[in-house]
Amino acid sequence: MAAKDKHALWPSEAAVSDVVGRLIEFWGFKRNMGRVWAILYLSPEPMSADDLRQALRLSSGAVSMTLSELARWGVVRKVWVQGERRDFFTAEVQLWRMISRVFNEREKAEIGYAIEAFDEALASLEKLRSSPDPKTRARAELQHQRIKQLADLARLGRDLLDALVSTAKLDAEPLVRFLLGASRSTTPRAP
Amino acid sequence: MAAKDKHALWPSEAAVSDVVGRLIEFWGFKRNMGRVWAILYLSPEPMSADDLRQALRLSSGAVSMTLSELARWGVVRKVWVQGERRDFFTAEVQLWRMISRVFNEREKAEIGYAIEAFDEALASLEKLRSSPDPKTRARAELQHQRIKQLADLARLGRDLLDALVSTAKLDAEPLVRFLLGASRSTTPRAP
DNA sequence: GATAAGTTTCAAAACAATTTGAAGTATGTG
DNA sequence: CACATACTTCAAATTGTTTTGAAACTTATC
Repeated sequence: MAAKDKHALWPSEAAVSDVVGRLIEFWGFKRNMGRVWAILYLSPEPMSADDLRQALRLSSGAVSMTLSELARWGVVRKVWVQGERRDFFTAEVQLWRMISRVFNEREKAEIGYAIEAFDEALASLEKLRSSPDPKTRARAELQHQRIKQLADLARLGRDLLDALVSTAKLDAEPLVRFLLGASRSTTPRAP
Repeated sequence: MAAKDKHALWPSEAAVSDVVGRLIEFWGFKRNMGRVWAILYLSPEPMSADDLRQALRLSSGAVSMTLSELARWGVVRKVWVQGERRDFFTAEVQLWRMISRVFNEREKAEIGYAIEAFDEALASLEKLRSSPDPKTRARAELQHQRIKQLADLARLGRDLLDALVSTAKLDAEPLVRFLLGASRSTTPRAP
């Protein structure tokens, strides 16, 4: 007979879960992941699957799947609540930790795969660079040069992610702010 | 009677267009945009819509739509070819220019919208922060604090994008490399 | 170990995005 | 101007993704 807290969402909760949902979807995750995370993030106490189901009007299946996906990303945690039988959940509140985890697992994998592919493409061009046919040779030369650009860019991206991630373990904000300061002296900007 | 160049794609072309397609899709665009751009990027001469249709086995409609979308993003350009009736296309080859354009138009819009929404949510909490009910007050306080975090993060992201974009007009690589150098001295990394 | 509360799974349904191809439009050519 | 070529549009079809809800499963409790 616990308080069957109908508690309609506050405007702030509705708005934030909506916006985070969109942002996260834009980012390549499912919208519900963002919505669920946001609700947990704004909740003073841990919430049960059923609380979430009511708050967001999702099916129980959807809640279950969303929560386990969020758990796999380490952005939501199961917590033990005193004398309660069902599971309760809380959101990771260290924003940078979350972000760096995603960067590290998802973006880096994607980039890594691309780098490999570019390198293989470069290798496959090697033979053609000394083709007898001058047309072929020229084409191979151009492609080599361009693919190299792509590969270099990909590596640059990887290094940037690495730098963020390795800092963000605690909190990257100071680093980023510092970088921005540094960049300003390199390239002046409008106010 | 122009050379009806059947020209099957080279392995390098196939591989790169595939990988760029995936990357771009991951990034939130349509896969074909990446594939088409990549083919153009690797082509020594401008290509016609029909060349692309053959190279990638797309329908004429798909090619047309993809090209116009790419053109809207400014990453593909129509070029005038001497004595040819149909349109020819080339890829933007300045990678940083492309990227900064996308950052500037797409990511910044998205972030801007989120920032607005967070700020509105904060405003809507103001009344509740002085509610007579202590429970309500505490909840409002917590949410205020958390949403502030989100808003700050969003602003940080926006500033970072700004810095990149305003530099990248020419070529951001030096800036990024510089930043990486700077970060290394702030936070030592494994080799 | 029977029951009940809670959770997970998964096939089917709903929904969303992309692609096709044929009809329509525009433009240059004889 | 009539024709042919190139390009665009768009409704329908295809393909892909997300959500549902009911059945299967787990686990705590009596």
